[in-house]
Parts: sequence; C-alpha cells; structure tokens
Amino acid sequence: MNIQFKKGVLELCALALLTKKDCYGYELVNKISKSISISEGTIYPLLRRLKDDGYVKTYLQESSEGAPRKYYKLTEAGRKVEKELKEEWLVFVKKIKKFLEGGEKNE
Amino acid sequence: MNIQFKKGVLELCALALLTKKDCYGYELVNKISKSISISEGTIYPLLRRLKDDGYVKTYLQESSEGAPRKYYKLTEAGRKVEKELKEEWLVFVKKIKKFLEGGEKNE
DNA sequence: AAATAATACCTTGCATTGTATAATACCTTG
DNA sequence: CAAGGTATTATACAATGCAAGGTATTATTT
Repeated sequence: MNIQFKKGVLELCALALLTKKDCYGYELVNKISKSISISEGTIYPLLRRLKDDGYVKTYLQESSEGAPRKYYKLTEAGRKVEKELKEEWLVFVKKIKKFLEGGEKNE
Repeated sequence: MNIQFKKGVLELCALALLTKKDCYGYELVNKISKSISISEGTIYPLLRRLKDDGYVKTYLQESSEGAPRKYYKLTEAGRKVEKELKEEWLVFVKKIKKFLEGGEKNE
C-alpha cells in the first residue's frame, strides 16, 4: 500500500474509532491494521501527538492479560477536530475524484 | 487544507492530467491549484522525481509569452503507474470510508 | 533605454509523519 | 525461571509538501 496515502488519514481513523469508545494503543493498532497496514511504531507517536495537542486524555487501567493498558479518551476539542477532519477529508476526496474522472473540466 | 492529505495524491493528479495531454510545469501548477492549493515548490521537485523514475519524458518548446516551456509527456511506464496508483487510491478511499461510517464493523 | 511585471523554471532547508527496529515491562503457563 | 503474548516507548530514518528565494525570457510601462 502506498505509504504516502496514509499520511494524515491515520489520525482521522484513530479519532473516528475513539468517538465510539475509549481504546488503548494496542487495541487501535489491531483494529486499524485489519484494514490498513500499520505498525505500532506508527500509532504510539500519533497518540502522543494527539495528547500533546489536547485532543485526547489518558488513564491507566489494569488488564488481566498483560501489562496495564493506557486508555485514550477524546476531549471536547478532540471531538470537534474529528468532525472537522472528517468533513475536510470528504471534500478532499471529492476534489480528487473530479480530477481522476474529468480531466477537461479542470481547464 | 490539511497538508498531509495531499501526500502521494498530487503525484496521481499530475499523472492523471498528463494522460489527457502533455503539459508544462507551470501549466500543471495552475490547473491543479484551482482545486487543491499547491505551489511551484511542490510540483517541480515532483516532476523531477517522475522523470528520474522514468514515468515521464521532457521536451522543450518555445513560447510567445515568456521563457521556453518544458513539456512533460507520459511514458508507457508512466501510464501503467497512473492506472495502478488510481486503482490503489480508489481502494484506499473505500477502506477509509468504512472506517468513518461503521465503527462497529471494525471489531 | 530602464524599470516593472508576467511567464516559466529550479533549488534549498524545513516540518510533518509513517516505518523499522529495538528496548522495556507485565503477566500467564509450563 | 524461561517462553511467549500483551503493551508501551524511544530512536534513527525516509518520503514529500511548503515557503522562500533565485534565474531567464518576453512584454509593457515609464
């Protein structure tokens, strides 16, 4: 898969999943990688950025199956950004679609 | 506009335009930037990469309105890559769409 | 003629973000 | 305690878009 396509979209995917429910990092890796090939080295830095930007908060919770899990929870700012990013993405995709279909209309 | 969304897609846009007809760099900047904000500093290095990879060939042609134009023409390899990239893009967009719509189906 | 603007091309350094790889640590099972 | 799955983190790297700046040609204005 084209690596470059993923840039910026993974952030949207992570945020979209977090709108459904709180998740821990490893969980996000597994869910996303079912559709889009990614590795842990991608998700954790991304989550760090989201936290630095104030889009998520974290809390620790013990697990019965290994190391304690760090859960990520969307903040209000995070929900807002998710909406905006999603909208931006949909608009972007439409524009590209036009490019790929009708070359003449771009005159 | 989210810069990251563009990564890799601009290459596809340029290739798609070139399937219609040969273009010179400045022309591509103007056409693409009508839909997606980009600058010359983006296109020229991109075209250089396409040429290095053998996806386009170039030829010079005088212009009555300024400096001579360097036209870019798709090679066979370029046409092939355009097809593949376009297909990859469409598949990718579908996957992301599923992510944004049905969060539960990603279990 | 000189200055300005428009067209057209190109380069450099930077920021962002995904990747590979590895290190660390926890827990369960044998 | 060793092995293996779960889970987090750090580091060095690669790809690509961007702003800013530079060159050259032609036409227009002063």
